[in-house]
Amino acid sequence: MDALPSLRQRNRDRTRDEIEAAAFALFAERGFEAVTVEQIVAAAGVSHRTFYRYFPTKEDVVFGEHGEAVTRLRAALAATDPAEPPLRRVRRALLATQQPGRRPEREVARARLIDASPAVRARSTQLAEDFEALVAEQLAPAFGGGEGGRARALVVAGALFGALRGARRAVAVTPALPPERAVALALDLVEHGAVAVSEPESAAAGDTGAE
Amino acid sequence: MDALPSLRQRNRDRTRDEIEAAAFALFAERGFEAVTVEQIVAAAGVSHRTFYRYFPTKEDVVFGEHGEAVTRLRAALAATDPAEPPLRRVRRALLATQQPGRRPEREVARARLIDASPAVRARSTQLAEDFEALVAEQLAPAFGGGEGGRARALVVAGALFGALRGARRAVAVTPALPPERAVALALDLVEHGAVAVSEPESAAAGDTGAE
DNA sequence: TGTCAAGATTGCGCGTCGTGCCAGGACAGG
DNA sequence: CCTGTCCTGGCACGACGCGCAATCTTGACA
Repeated sequence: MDALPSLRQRNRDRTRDEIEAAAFALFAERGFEAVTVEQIVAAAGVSHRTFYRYFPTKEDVVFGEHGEAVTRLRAALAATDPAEPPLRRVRRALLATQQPGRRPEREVARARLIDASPAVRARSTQLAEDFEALVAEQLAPAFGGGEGGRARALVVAGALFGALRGARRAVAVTPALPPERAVALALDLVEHGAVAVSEPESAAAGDTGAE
Repeated sequence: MDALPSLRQRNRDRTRDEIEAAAFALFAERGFEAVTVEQIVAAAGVSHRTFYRYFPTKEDVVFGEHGEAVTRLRAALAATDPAEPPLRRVRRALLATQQPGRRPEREVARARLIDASPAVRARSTQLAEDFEALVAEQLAPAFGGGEGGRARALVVAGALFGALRGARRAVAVTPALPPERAVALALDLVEHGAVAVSEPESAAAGDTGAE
């Protein structure tokens, strides 16, 4: 599939990565808002115009290939067992896609940037709308289909990603909280309601243990 | 309290309202993105610079006095009965604050703009972070307090406002769905989990069967 | 009523983001 | 080697948002 990266493609990938690397380095030392696109391209050795050919906005350089991520989630959803309850399928697909992350240092830097910059955060939720739409589409038939099912699916998908945003925030504020625990909390909440997370360990522990 | 509007203040209010009115009119006929600040201020008869003294960004003209809204929610939360379950108190406070709306025509226009423009939507969720923080603060002790309670409260608050965003979207897509019904759906979901909204009318009865 | 400080409006200029356009250089295939 | 295609670079432009200083309006006090 990716057997022949075709020099041209390799150059593209290299340029893109150089821009990203330069940007992350600058963001790390000065913060997102204090870095201009001009400075990024100077550090990366490309032109102002080239930057925008690879990234639609300055914020987008923080998030890797978004289109690819959407495709991965779609594939992961399609690969789940139709016999399982729908929310469980969504949970599995989410865990499967966000799992690997081939560039751990950028992952944590990304989380830090999202937490620190409102603009980056705004773009993050904007991009998340695509995931939300995918999940809602997947969930609609499970809630009876038709207009009503679609409406309920939209609400559930919104709650799910809202809970995940809250979980990210919780991790940022609570160093002792492991990210997987926070994500599990968010998923449990949407499945079983606030009561499921109101008790510290009992119910939630059994639930996540089965996973 | 507001007995003496003090001519100066009245002038301020009038100017502000003229800008808002001009903006909403232009947005209605051309859409948010196609209208420039320059055109708004020309229609309102004020200068470019004055606009930004009233509204931090172009998006903010869509949302009335945000600071006031935050204050209202804070007051509404404080006014709820401490004996009631915490999420019920939050529900009451939310319903109480978003209820009146002294400018119905702008309310529906606002909803339309949020639905149509990604930038406005992004600003909307950005402003909602303030409400979210308020709710999380209120909820934290109910989830055990301390770091753990605060973390769980953040997740629940995130889910709540995510569900409300989903509800707004559902209303936009489903003309037959009354807004109050959608909001109730969102609140029920966060309280009782997805099972609570999986069946059209019945309350949360059997939890494993439907899933 | 006259004067004066505080507040409001305005114009000017600037930095930054993001885009359209077009010329020039690198790559793929004959 | 030649030719079409892709990529890059440079230029100019519109729009957003802010800092600053000058001007005008309001309110308070003598």
